[in-house]
Amino acid sequence: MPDMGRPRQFDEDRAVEAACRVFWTKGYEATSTQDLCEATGLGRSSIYNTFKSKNDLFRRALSHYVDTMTARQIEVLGEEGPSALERLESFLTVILDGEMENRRDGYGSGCFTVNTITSLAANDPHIAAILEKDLQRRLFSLRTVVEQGRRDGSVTSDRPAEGLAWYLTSVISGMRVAAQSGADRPVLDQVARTGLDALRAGATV
Amino acid sequence: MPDMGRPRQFDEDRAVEAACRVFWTKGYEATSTQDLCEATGLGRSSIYNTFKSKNDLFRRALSHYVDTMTARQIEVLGEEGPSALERLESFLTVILDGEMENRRDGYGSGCFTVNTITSLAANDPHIAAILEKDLQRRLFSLRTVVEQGRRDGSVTSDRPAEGLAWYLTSVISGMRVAAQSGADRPVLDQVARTGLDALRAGATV
DNA sequence: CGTTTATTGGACTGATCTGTACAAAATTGG
DNA sequence: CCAATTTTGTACAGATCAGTCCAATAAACG
Repeated sequence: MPDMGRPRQFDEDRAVEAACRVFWTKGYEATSTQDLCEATGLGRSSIYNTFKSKNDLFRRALSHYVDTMTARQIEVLGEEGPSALERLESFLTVILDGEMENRRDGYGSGCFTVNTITSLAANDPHIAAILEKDLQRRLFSLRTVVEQGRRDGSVTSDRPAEGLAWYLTSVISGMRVAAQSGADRPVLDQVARTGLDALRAGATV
Repeated sequence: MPDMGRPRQFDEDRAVEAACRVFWTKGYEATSTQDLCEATGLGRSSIYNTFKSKNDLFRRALSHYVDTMTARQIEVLGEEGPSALERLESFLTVILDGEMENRRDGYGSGCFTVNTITSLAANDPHIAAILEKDLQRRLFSLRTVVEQGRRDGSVTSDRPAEGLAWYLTSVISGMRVAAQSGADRPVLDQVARTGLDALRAGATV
């Protein structure tokens, strides 16, 4: 007999999204259960009844973030028509657009993924696992595009595709850190374009 | 009449160093005053007598970190003999050596600077100021080396030196994030070498 | 040696933290 | 309408938080 008892007065996914925003801007430690209640509009009981703990809700929020963000970003890598390098350019543009949009409303909280890597990943295996899975997904997409670029001639660097994929993820993380350090859009565009130069360069060392 | 009253039983600089280690590995929010007492060996009174607050001690610790680390790293950029690009290569090697050494003892806490940028800089102007000053110092050194490389022929990219300096700081931050994501030394070496490829590439976009 | 000045340890404060207990409320199935 | 079942609001619990107070201690100066 399902559908028994008092029904929920809130949408679980919307609660996760609201929690995500708070964790994103304030960080895990600095976010109190009180903050989560206010952001989601739920009472303590509802939060602890729906999610086991603050840590559990954080994992839900982080998973939501990486899934939606990564999907949105790597989507452009699979487009038909442009060369692999052009798709990588679009990819970086999508990321920077998101970064600036995020900066516009509410002042920059940076990238939730990077923030979490640098503050929690070392001490929380569950969280590390979420991030690791997302990283592999991103690396796979990037490695695939690099290999395609090698075939269509837009990527001329002769470094291993795996290394170039790691390089690209590093450049992206680095741009996000630079963005939080105050780098404005023109600077970030320069960084992105310079980053792609390496894919056209011949490796000499 | 100076030198009055009971003398200190500890070295202030050593206390700052010990506090730095704790803040570095645990993060600001997760570090309690109790942790600081245990790490420094001081009592609460001594800490609050010497440093105004937890936040103040953190700023001292962060300043200590950026001063020593940045000095050590940019030192190699001023060496005589090798080309600018070779000095940049040494620079990246120094950074990666530090990263791996840090990983060996105590398990990787990443880079204290990057950790702080991604967790505190947006909400604490004092801390942001410390990081901003260090960033300018690094950017200046890198821009100088890039300009030297342009003259000695080791840097052939025709992108603006300022943009290349930002690019290099971004690559470094990105490598540190990658390191915390589990990238091992060979991968990080690949990223570093690929990063330098961009300085030899001609800009086409 | 006594006064002065500074440090030190430990107890203490009030606030805040995550998580729980429990009864009232709301809905379904019979 | 009456159980059964789930959610919800509120009060509460125990721990921990940053920071303060104060008496004991230890040195320098006269």
